[in-house]
Amino acid sequence: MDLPDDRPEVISPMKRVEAHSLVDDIAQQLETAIVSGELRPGTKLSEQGLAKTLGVSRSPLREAIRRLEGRKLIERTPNIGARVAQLSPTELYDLLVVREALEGMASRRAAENMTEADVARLRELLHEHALQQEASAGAGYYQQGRDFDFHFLIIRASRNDRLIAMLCDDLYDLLRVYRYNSSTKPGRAKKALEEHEAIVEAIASRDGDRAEDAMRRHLRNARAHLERELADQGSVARAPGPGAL
Amino acid sequence: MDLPDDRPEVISPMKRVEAHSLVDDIAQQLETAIVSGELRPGTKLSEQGLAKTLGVSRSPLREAIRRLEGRKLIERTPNIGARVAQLSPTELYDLLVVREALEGMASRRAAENMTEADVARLRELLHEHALQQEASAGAGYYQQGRDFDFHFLIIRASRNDRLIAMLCDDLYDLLRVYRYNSSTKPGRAKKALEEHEAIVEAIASRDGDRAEDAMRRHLRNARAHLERELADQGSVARAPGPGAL
DNA sequence: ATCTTGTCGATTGTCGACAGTGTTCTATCG
DNA sequence: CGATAGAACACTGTCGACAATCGACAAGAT
Repeated sequence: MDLPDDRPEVISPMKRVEAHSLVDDIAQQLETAIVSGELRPGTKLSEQGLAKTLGVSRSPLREAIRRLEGRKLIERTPNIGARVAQLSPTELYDLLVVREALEGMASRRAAENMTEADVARLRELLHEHALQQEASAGAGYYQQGRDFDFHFLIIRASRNDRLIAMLCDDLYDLLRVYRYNSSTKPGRAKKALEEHEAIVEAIASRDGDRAEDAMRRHLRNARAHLERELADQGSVARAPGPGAL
Repeated sequence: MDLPDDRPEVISPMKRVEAHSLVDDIAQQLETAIVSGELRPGTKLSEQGLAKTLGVSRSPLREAIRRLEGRKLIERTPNIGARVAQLSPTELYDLLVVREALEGMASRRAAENMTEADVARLRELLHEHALQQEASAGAGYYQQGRDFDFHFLIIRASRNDRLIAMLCDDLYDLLRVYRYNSSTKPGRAKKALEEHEAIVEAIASRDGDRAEDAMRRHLRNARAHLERELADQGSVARAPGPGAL
């Protein structure tokens, strides 16, 4: 029995070419088109039109739409068509409540699991944010991508794949569709930065309870901020009333 | 196999039957087949076979599979086929962590929003559980459906549609696939009942903090119980299960 | 005897076409 | 002139067929 030691003629380290199905490609394209804003919420997705645009047949396109439908990124009404998911203010609020729950838990797990190197990276990010905010002082509108980086780093540190997928893949996609940002106004941005600091501190000291609490406080504040903005815009009041169920 | 007589123009008054598309039906059938155990985790879903069994063509079947794929109930590998989602012990644990976060939040919102009538119904359920447990004293294996009723009632009372959908439609489906029950052993059942009582009490007194805490404690205990069971079983040894199918 | 390689069968991926349904435009009637 | 009924159109829903790919088995070479 000779030792296998089989790396015989593999010169290049095995490019794992991941059997990309056409449906995967289409779904990916649709997803990026939606979250990038190219396809706005409520846009009707014509099968024929899209198929022609993407240069594919309707069958794989329909399957891609079905998958995104399962992820709640696309809504479909029989015999009418598919539309990009559109959230009412109430639905957005509900989604942010879910986010508070999930990301609070992620923050807790991150405090327990995050490597020192990642903690350092987190501090670095925080520092960059602070600098950026000083620079763009009043007009501060601090970059959406940066904020996402901060939250994503924490979420991934939770080491919980399901949690990561639900937040990074599904929930944040929906928030991106709405150009939602926790700190779009200068006053809020400053406060948000302080809250971020509190979160990092809690994580650095490996205090799960405090980390969850800080994150949830942060997200609650952001939500309240949004509510005020929506109220200012005089949009529809929540008013679900004790009717249902 | 011809379809059932398509009695063409029955003057049925306004069949506002939500335009059931064939894909919806198939997806529903697949879902129930999976959660009922008829299709065990890891089972390969042959398109031809299933299409012939259900009496439909492959196209709508494939679309239904895609939707369930988006919901993580089915996993698919290109050119190989679709399989019923299979959770490793780690993935099950991760899922239960997510459940703790979401259902804790649901419990909090329930404490804030639940009607008095529903609180009464909750107490009633609790009472039924207690009776049933006394009856089947030692052998207690208290019924999965009942336990679900309890949790579902609380979740729905959260008045958060997104939260409700995530828990009732998606997460609990996955747990059902694994015949997961928070209290499968007598000793645990008794303690679970006490924990349920604590939850109800917190909700009844409209204390959101305590309601969330009690629910999360309950779910953590259940999770720890499962961990011990898995550890006892050592290897995977997936017991034949309750003779499903 | 074992490993490689070519072929076969089966299954999945994709496509074009037809049928059913919703929408819209128009023509006619009140 | 406005409203309504009808028809034409466009779109989605479903199907069967063809192409591409994977797994298995068998034959040959080392």
